[in-house]
Amino acid sequence: MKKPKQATRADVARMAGVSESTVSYALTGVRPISEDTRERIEQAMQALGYVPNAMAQALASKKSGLLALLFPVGERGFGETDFEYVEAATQAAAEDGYQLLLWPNAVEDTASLKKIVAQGLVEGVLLMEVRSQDPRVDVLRESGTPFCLIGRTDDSQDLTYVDADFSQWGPMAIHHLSDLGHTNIGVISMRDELVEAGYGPVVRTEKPMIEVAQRTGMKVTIKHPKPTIRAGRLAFEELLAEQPDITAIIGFNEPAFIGALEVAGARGMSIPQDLSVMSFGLSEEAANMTVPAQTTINVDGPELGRMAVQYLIARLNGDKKSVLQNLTQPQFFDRGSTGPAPQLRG
Amino acid sequence: MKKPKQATRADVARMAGVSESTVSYALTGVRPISEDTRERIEQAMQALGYVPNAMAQALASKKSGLLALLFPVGERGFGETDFEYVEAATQAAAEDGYQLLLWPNAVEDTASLKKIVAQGLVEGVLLMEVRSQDPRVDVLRESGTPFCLIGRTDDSQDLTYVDADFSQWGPMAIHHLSDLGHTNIGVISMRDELVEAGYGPVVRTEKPMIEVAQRTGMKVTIKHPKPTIRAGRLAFEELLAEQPDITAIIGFNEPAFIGALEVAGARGMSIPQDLSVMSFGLSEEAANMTVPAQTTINVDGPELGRMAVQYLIARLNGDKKSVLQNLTQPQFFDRGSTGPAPQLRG
DNA sequence: ATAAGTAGTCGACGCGTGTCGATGATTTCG
DNA sequence: CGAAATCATCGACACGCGTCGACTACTTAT
Repeated sequence: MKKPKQATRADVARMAGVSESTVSYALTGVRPISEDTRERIEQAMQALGYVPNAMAQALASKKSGLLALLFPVGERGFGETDFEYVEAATQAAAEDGYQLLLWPNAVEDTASLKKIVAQGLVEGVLLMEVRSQDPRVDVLRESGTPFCLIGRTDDSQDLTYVDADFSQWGPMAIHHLSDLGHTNIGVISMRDELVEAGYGPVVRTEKPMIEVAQRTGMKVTIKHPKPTIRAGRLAFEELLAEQPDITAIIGFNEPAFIGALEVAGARGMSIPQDLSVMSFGLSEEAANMTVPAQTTINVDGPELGRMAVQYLIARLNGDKKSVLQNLTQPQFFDRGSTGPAPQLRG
Repeated sequence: MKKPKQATRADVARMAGVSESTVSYALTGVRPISEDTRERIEQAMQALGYVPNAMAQALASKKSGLLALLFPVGERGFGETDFEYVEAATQAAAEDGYQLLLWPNAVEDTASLKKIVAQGLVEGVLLMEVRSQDPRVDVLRESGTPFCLIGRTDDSQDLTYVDADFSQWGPMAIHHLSDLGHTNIGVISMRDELVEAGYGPVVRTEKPMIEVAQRTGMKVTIKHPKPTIRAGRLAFEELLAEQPDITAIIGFNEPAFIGALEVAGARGMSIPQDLSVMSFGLSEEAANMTVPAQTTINVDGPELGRMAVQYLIARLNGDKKSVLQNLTQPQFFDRGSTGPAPQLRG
């Protein structure tokens, strides 16, 4: 209804009896202003409810205070974990005076991406769900737009990125289970196709896990079922057939792992007495949803999001030289779904 | 590194041999342009990779193409369901040429809200997690900024909003269970404080549920435990003590309901043979996480998000007259966790 | 005492658009 | 056939702010 015309710099200047530029300098502090006039200006601003117009500021200064968060659409959909760091990123940005712009975009749609950066609306870009070979990276590179990856490409030595340090997950899990006396464990990992496609999280997790297992004389059998409950059941049954002495399993494939747990339940295996159970990358919410709650190894989502924003802002502020890359440490939550290996009990 | 200076309208005009305004009109179509010159202009734009500068456009036209999504911080945290409609809203906005700006904000922080709208960056605002008495609504009203609520205030006859039609949830559930022969059911609902505070989703769900139950001669006992597993256990145990003949329970409090299910499991009650189980407002992901998967009644999140954006954009386009309000229909997913009441089985 | 700053202020211009009024060149209509 | 409307285009200005150069009144160094 009402449109209380927003006061402008000119209004403030008039009321304070100074020139417009003086108002600007009072606001930015770029040039000194006498205590006297500064006070008059501030009173005027107060009285008029003056707030600088964001768009005019952006146009004149070339700084919009906006960051684009490119998130994939049509892919595997946003998980809870994903949103966890989006929320943290938003807040981190807000603390530095930036706002996050959600931009849904297919990875292949480089045309829209070009348009986005050409528009000059956003100062920098955050990229989610980065692929080993990501066409968006090239576009951003050419355009000269500062950006930060959440994830990594194969060739990212000179890029700014944050990623989970998957290389620690496997060893961490192995050591935990090893300490409990387990020597033969199974893994319900992600589907085959992802492994073959070189999907970072799987590859970077499994390789060090296998190496550590060998060094510690542990038997590890990995299955790669599709992400369905049904596939998970079959996978676990196969696992039990191949390795009847398995005393612990690790999940890295939510739906499939649920199937595995169902089978365990059906066979009367109680957790953690007969079978130790833990998962990779399961959110707290999801981990508490299963009965019993699951011990997990996770990325610290909020930390990841925060870092990504901070790195990007550092780039915006002209930090062109230093390498900004971070692998965030895993979080280990013991929720009691793992226990001593059966043969050691009693 | 490289800063391929973005071409401006002036560059295009020069290359095409026309005036700047002609370029503008060729772009907007506000005034007629001859086929001949239009072609020259388009070639020039193509050659220069011209894209209009978003900030300059915004300044001149007073239309930024940006919508703010205010989401609460420090409250009960973003659930998965919440994000479901954020994603849908983002896409719906993108389809109409708008972008969504994530703005974290405490409900009480009206000062920042005032600043946000005064800045003139965003054309409209979406409000999440609306309270019965929401101070933000007053701020937006006074400022004259178009906005749309996701949820409702007590006094929202003349407001633009979308909300889940909670009034249907209870009756829907009652009928479903009634058809299966249940006559005595329990509900693990949200915590007491929320009920007392008049939190919409609880109040609007419970009242019609109770009414329908009375009409159909059904016994319904509602508990309001805190959102913890422990509280949920106690609540269900109380429920069983008070009403030993309960044959079905409904959950509307995720953590607590997990506790209830644990108790059921511990007592050897199998689902759905001994006990029928279903939940309100549980996401598909969460519903499939429990064993067995749960039958649910939900809001259609994506639909909700889409509607909210569409309503807001309708307001922006000058639709001041019509009432834009929508209660989105619930979705019923039968995942087999409910079955015939025990006494009726053969 | 004179040169060389420094604090404090003003006016003018630029950022890249949208848009209004004016001007010829055509076309339409009575 | 002259008046009125339409087409196609140009120039000028506004949007609200950042910032540079210039100018005055002092202060400090030499």
